Amino acid sequence: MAQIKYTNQRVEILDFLKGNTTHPTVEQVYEAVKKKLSRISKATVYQNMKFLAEKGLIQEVNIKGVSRFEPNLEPHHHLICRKCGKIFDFESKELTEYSLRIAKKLKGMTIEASNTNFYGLCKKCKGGNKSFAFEPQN
Amino acid sequence: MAQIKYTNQRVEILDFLKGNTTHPTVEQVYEAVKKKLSRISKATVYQNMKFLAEKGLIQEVNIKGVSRFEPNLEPHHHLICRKCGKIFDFESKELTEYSLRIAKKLKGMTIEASNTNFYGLCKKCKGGNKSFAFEPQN
DNA sequence: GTACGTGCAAATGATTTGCGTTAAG
DNA sequence: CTTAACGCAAATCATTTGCACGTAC
Repeated sequence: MAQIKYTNQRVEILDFLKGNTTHPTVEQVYEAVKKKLSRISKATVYQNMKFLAEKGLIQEVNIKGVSRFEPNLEPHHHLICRKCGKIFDFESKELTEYSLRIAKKLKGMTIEASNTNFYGLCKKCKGGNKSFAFEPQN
Repeated sequence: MAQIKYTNQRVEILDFLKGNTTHPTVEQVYEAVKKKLSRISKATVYQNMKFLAEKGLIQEVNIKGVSRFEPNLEPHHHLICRKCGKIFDFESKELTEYSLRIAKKLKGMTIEASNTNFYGLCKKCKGGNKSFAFEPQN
């Protein structure tokens, strides 16, 4: 059960995602993996991202209607600009542990992971007020 | 500034969303509002959902590539099935307050809201093991 | 009165699907 | 071997856009 067939395509996708913190889209994963497996199809990448996310090997984050993925390694949190949709990682073991402690109290649930999203306006979208906003990158 | 023009369309959309905890899609909002304003266009609903979310009057949650919306009232958290994408609300003032306290420590950011997503498998997707999963609804 | 919002239809972009072929276990 | 995965092209679905007309302030 829970068998996973490690095809070349899946191995390369996981390899590319490993340690990657840029939240790549399917398009970006496709472009990267194509360098190793030139004949890979974009549909295969789509199918595998979905498959791997369902298996819990990677995490899906949806930003402004586009799926992005990250390896399911160290738990972390996101700062998301509600206007431009830029996303920034930040770590807080404190918060992660606190959340999981709360999750344990929830009856009848299988919780595998948690993450907290913080919403606001990034520096660029906020406009003038420099001292209170976070900065979008890339 | 930050003027919001309260057109009939926007009023009806906000009215439908008020107190609604079902995380409706644009399609669902459109169907509901059409009962009041039969001539409303789906494009108008799309435009307004985007507009209202940017203004911070509603919150967008993206699940499995589809945008869903909820009124931006009481802060709460989500339980999301990584397989079927079903989403369940749950409240924890404790967690919300804790998160916001952490957010205050972050320099140079304007944080307006936060929410924590818990990921796992719901009862249906987990299959046999009844005692450990949460139940999808709707 | 004027800028902004609306409705419609067409365009776009992301994601999925059908199907004959290929490869993992 | 046999079933699941692949590659490709076509299909689908969510969301956006251009434009002429209407309306909130």
